[in-house]
Amino acid sequence: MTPVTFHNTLSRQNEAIQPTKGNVIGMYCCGPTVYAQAHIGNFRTFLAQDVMRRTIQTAGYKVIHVRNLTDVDDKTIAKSVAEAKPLREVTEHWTEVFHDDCERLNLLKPQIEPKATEHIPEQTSMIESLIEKENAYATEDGSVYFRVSSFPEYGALSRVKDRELTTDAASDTPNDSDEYERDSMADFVLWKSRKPTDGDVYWDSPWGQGRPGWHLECSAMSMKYLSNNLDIHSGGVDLTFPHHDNEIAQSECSCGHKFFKHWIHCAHLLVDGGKMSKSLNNFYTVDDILKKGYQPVVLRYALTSGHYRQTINFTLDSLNAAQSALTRLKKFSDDILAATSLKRSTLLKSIDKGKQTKAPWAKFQKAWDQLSNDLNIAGALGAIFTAIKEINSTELSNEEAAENAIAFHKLVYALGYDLDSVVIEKPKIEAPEEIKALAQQRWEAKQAKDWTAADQFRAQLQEKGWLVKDTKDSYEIETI
RNA sequence: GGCGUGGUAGCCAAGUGGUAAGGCCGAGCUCUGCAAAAGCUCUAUCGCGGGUUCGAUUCCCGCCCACGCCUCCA
Repeated sequence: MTPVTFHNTLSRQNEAIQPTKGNVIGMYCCGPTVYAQAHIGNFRTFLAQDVMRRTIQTAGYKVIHVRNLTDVDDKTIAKSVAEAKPLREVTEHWTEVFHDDCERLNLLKPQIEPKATEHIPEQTSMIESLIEKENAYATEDGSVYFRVSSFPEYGALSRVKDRELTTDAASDTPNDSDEYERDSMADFVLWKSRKPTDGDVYWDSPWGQGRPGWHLECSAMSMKYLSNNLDIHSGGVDLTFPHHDNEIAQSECSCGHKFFKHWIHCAHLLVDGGKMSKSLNNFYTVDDILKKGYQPVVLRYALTSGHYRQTINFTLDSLNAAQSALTRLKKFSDDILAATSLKRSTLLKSIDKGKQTKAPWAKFQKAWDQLSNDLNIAGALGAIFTAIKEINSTELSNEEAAENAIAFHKLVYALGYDLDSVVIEKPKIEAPEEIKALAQQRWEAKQAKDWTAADQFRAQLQEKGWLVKDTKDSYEIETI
């Protein structure tokens, strides 16, 4: 096992991960709310978490990856009401869509993917223990709130102190005052009493019918599945406050000990320099990008090539850059594998099974150092391309070639780039008869070594938007 | 107002107290009749003004600009 460090939002410092138990790292990721297709900003975070997991595994640890599905909340309920469909039908549909997107982007499946609606007892019992310890209180309408003042360390993660004094922004909004009978503005809801707008979505509880508050599910489910491995908890920056601070408060109060050690937050994705929004027409789903003709692996590259703690500015241009860069990686992979007796798929499989963790990094040492140091993907890619150039201009022994091939593919695995799916050729488009005829005439002129005529035909084709590429003993035509 | 991030070549983007990785694009070269592909080579003094220092893009102060969270948004 080699050290892997990540920035910890709690300490604001880079810290090496340290398994609580054995060589297993527990990793909890806040997952999607399944009420619509996730956008590429959501996937930016899930991809960063995926590379994180792959990197930890590549270093030699086992990872238990838990990522929840929020299948009950205001948005999911609103959607089911709007479509007059049962909540479950709505959430199952969008869960499927989410899984399809994950697969296309080559995300490893979490071993556990718990749903909020399937963990109601865990959540209510956590609330009961909080009430018992006087960290929470029920209101007359049957809701339950967490008493923030009962947890002095509240806000340690976001470092937002005295939230009550800074709720100007919040108090500007009506804030659904019927619902808020809390003692303090800072208190947050653990259990929401049933309201007419909830339709038939409710569960019975000691406080009457209702449903759990959003922050609670992650606490209950992470404690259930990772109680012995409270190592890493991560999500998008926007979750730092209040979601994660709330999770810490309710979890530590209920279980009486520290919650997760390492908190990792991924910065947002910007599109064309600003926030994604439907009105600006820069709101993309994975489908939207693929429909433009890009391979999923290209999207993956574009969404992961910047540092995860840095906002990425996504542009269609960045996809073109990604396509070219991936082509070079694939070319190198093909070349170096050809120089060995290794096959890409079997090699990647053995890496996935952890069989290559001790293999030397050879020329890719620096790339690994970058990747394992707070997941500096941009730095790692730089080092990879530098190493490639170096290897290309050196005579390697068979042994060295094999070593470097393995090292390179360990990085490819960690980054999750499916090089097999990188399409180097432009998609073939059937040419109109007129074009085919011109191309054929050019070919004949070329065969007759009538270069002048051949060039004229080439020029004509070019004017019409077609390019002729000569191959060994034939030719191809494609659009420019 | 509070908490926080960033301003590095045409675009994207690492990084360091000692004169700046890498990718894309572009240009040149090699190879091909031409073209394409591929390979090689080339392209910045790091937002502005001060300060500390033998020396700062990197540390400190001020300013300008952009952006995020503080609303059940990844």
